[in-house]
Amino acid sequence: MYQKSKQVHQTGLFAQVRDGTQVVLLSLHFLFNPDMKEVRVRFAPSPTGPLHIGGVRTALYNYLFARKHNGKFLLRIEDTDQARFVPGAEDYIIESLKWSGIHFDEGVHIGGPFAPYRQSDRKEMYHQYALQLLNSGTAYYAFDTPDELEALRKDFESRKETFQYGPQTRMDLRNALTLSESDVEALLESGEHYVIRVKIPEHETIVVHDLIRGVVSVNSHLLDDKVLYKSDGMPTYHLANVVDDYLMKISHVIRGEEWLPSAPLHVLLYRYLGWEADMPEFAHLPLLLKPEGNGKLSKRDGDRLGFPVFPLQWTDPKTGDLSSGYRESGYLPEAFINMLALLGWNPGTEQEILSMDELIELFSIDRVGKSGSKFDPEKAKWFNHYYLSALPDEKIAELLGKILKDKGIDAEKGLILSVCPLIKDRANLIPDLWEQSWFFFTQPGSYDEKAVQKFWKPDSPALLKQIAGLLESREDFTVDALDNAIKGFIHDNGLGMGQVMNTLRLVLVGGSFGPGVAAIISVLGKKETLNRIEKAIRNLGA
RNA sequence: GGUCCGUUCGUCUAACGGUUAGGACGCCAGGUUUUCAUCCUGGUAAUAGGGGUUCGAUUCCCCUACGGACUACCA
Repeated sequence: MYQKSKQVHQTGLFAQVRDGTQVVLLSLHFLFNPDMKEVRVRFAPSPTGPLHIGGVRTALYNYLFARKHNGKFLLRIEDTDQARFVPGAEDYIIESLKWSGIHFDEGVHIGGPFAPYRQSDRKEMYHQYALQLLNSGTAYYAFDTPDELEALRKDFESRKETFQYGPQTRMDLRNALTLSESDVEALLESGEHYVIRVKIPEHETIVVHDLIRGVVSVNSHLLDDKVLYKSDGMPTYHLANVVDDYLMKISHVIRGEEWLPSAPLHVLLYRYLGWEADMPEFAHLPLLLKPEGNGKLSKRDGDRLGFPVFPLQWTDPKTGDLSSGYRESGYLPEAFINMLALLGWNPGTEQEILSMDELIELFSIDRVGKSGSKFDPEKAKWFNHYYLSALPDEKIAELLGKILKDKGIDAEKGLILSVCPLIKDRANLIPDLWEQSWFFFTQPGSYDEKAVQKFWKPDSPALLKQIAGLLESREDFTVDALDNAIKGFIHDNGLGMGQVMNTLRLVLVGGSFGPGVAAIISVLGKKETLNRIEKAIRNLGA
């Protein structure tokens, strides 16, 4: 019955798109549908550590979707697990997204009409909904201790079975379903630890509509009686998530695929709470996978494979371990975002370079792929190279200027600016700017052995003296003029182009690398060039 | 193990029943060049396997294989 198409998802219409005409009609319906809810989406990380790039991508897709539909995007912190709380993680998440250019309309850091946006600050709100479920008989108290359950699991495992707290087992356990009413009351009053579990129906097909995967249905007897309310007085993710999404009027839940298996439970909770009519639409994003081997991308992959998995550098507060970040490694946020956006989504054209504005304009959930993407560090570098070389010289100068400052080098702005056009095509990451230009700011301390062997000949000093004389008498130090002068000299004296240029290059930069010789001389200027020639003759000798 | 989700060049992906299966990264070759890069041109390389449905399947269905996620009083 159900036809997977964007129009169906967005309008709730059941229709089959067969030709262009119908697509247009449906689109018009979409535009003028008065029942269309305001788009409100959220990014809801838990502060258990640094956000990795998969998380950033989830936030990005939410952001793009919100902007595209003139909706709202909010940041909610899901910190219902006190044991896993990591100090600094929340700030890290906020700073990471800010650096990435992903901005919120509401959230824990900026407030908003549905504040508070941190679940630990909303603790009291969840209890009443747990009670509501209790009263309607769709949830029940359970008194089994963690140890008892652990023992049961082990026991089942030894028989090669899996223990599930659910329809098959709950009547054998210590809960409000098996205990008498007075016993339950007594236990509650005695302060006995308890949890509240959802009472999963025995045989019911639960259907989840997913914007990316279509219809996903599962039989409820495979679900278990998940804990909704923990003995520490905190809700679990499942309850808190559903309650908050409802209260915050979330229209679309766009989250990682790891949530797909529990989506039926969430649908059930919306139903039991009487909110099914306002249930958000779901879109479960495919995961980001390791570049090599199998499995989803994890923290350790980055350092093992030599690329960052985090947007920003992170120091573990407990172990002191440092994990590298895209920002500190020298990526531009625009390149980082462009690269991430294309991991699991594409605009349907062959355009690959996309600004945030273009991404917003072009983004659409139904162009999100179904399968996981292996992350490719090489392509990330390529994106950065592209963005770096497209930057105006003034921007490059700012980046290089900062590096110089950090190194304690006090260079004139004019010098920095004249270096930029020579190096920006040669860098992949920001630190490469220095690798490609250091010799403009400091004299080579040594000469590359291979280059010396190849280009330093007995007659080199004499040759260089001649060139020095030539330069000494010149006023015009523009690149073209220098180029003509040197080439003329080579030609007039019947010399080899490579031999002369490379020798010159050797004495100027200390090896076989760098931009054109004339360009180097032009930037260094007469005094410094002559100085380096003299120094080389002195050091390398005859 | 069970459940769910997935499977097009090495990688990211396009092709919504009819294409010489397209693009990008990488790699290789050639060109430009005074070096190293950049850049330009070209090349390499894919529909997991098997059954259906159909005049025709990358595309729809089934099975197998493989991969992934989930299976906590974690999110």
